[in-house]
Amino acid sequence: MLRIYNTLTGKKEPFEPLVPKTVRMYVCGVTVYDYCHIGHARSALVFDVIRRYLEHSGYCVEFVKNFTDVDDKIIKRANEQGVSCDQITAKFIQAYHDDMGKLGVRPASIEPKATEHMAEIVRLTETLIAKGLAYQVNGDVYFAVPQYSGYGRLSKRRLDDLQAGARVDVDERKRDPMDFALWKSAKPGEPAWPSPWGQGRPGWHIECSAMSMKHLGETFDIHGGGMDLIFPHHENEIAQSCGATGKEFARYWIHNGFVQINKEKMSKSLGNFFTIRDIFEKSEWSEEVTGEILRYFLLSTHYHGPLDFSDQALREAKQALDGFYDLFNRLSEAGQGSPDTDGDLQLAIGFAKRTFNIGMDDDFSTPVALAAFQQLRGEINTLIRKGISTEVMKEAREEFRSLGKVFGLFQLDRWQFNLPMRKNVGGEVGFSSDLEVQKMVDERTAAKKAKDFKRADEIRKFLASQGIIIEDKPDGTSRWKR
RNA sequence: GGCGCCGUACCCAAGUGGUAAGGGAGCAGUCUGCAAAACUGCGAUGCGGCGGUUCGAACCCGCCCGGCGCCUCCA
Repeated sequence: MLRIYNTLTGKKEPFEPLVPKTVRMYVCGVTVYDYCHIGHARSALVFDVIRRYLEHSGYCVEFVKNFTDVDDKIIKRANEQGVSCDQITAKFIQAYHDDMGKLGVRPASIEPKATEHMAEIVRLTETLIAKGLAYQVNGDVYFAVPQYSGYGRLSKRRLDDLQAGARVDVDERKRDPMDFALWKSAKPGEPAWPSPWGQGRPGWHIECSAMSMKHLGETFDIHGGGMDLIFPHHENEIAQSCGATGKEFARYWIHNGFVQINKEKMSKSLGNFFTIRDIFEKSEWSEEVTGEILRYFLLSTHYHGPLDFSDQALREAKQALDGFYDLFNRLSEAGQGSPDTDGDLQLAIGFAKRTFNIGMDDDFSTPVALAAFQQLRGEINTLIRKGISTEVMKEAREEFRSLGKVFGLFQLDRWQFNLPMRKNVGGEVGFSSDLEVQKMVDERTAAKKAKDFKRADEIRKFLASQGIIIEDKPDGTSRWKR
């Protein structure tokens, strides 16, 4: 039974979708005015894995993730660069898809844009005005927070507290300092759409209410995003949506923790961020391998907690993956088993599968699931020394592939992970032909057999300088990897 | 000031009432011509601190301390 920590209640709760076997989830995407950093990657990956696990558990998942493509920051960026907002958003939507593709994050079922939902946004705003929850001042429309009784339910804030601590300059047009814009009248040169209140554009929060309700219905199962969205964004979404429909909005609210640098939040304003493409560019590993390293790193901590980004953390993730792919390498070789050891391996696989599911059912505990993989790795290594049959070894490799699919891990073939892992420095092809390597490895095997250890060590040293590591097998032959 | 998240071994990190998972590093072994990989053994009488509830608490309650964050755009 899946249990999810729900920000709304502050508790872990059993998950029961509104419609059996179907999950409808909405996740706040990004504002497309710049490249994504590793913090965006975490959020995207976390919800991608949640979606995959729900599917793995037999649910049909309708997954909506939006692009905010009308916003102050976009306008500012467009003005700075002397281009249109459309050019900015098109560029960064493309960049988003590129980056997420490298990370192995699947596109959502629907990826709606705010600019394509103006009719819904206007209609929702009209409804709120009709219900007395919003008011018009000149060409602007504001949500009247004091008129909505449930305000603060998600972020656990009381209106009084908020006003006391408010450090925003108050807009005189607002009736209450907490009121927020549903519709902003257009200033000259800004993108604008027609509305009953004149030319203008939507406020930030209304688009998510409009788009989620359009694509998933007035009440749906899961709404997610980063923890910084709890207030005010999600609080405002609830006010708008529940205010308009009088119904429950999202039932389970999931929020992921931040990626930090030296215990500080990674953010644009602090300037301590690494973009996804920076990391891929700087990586000494191939794109596939770098993507997998990032996934392993990002999933090594529970989604709710903070996660410190560092070179060391990345190195540790790489090292962990090496352990798995080294095992897969061994599993691809021929083996000899006995009913005992083959049976033990089957048991170990079954145990790992159960642990994986127990972990993931407990609020998507990816670290527990990863630990299950690690434990299985150790058990298989032990059994390989005792001897297991080729068939069961293949089966074990397939189990890793199949369970790993939920995390997007362990999908690479031997040649992808173990061979072209290091990028060629300076465009030099270097010593990269498998045949050449194998020839030298064979020569070394012969030298070893002839007890010419000097020559054998020379060859190994040379190959090592080319980034190739040799592992001698008990039978006198050797396997190698890059 | 209000609210939230986090605080577990040298490092990373699970566990949320029944007596501290997992990984890395380190040390000592096995294997090896030497390596590499792999395997075996060793590590918190204690889970930020102090009280309380309980037969029993890292886990529940209260207070406190520390780190981070939200209350202005932010995954």
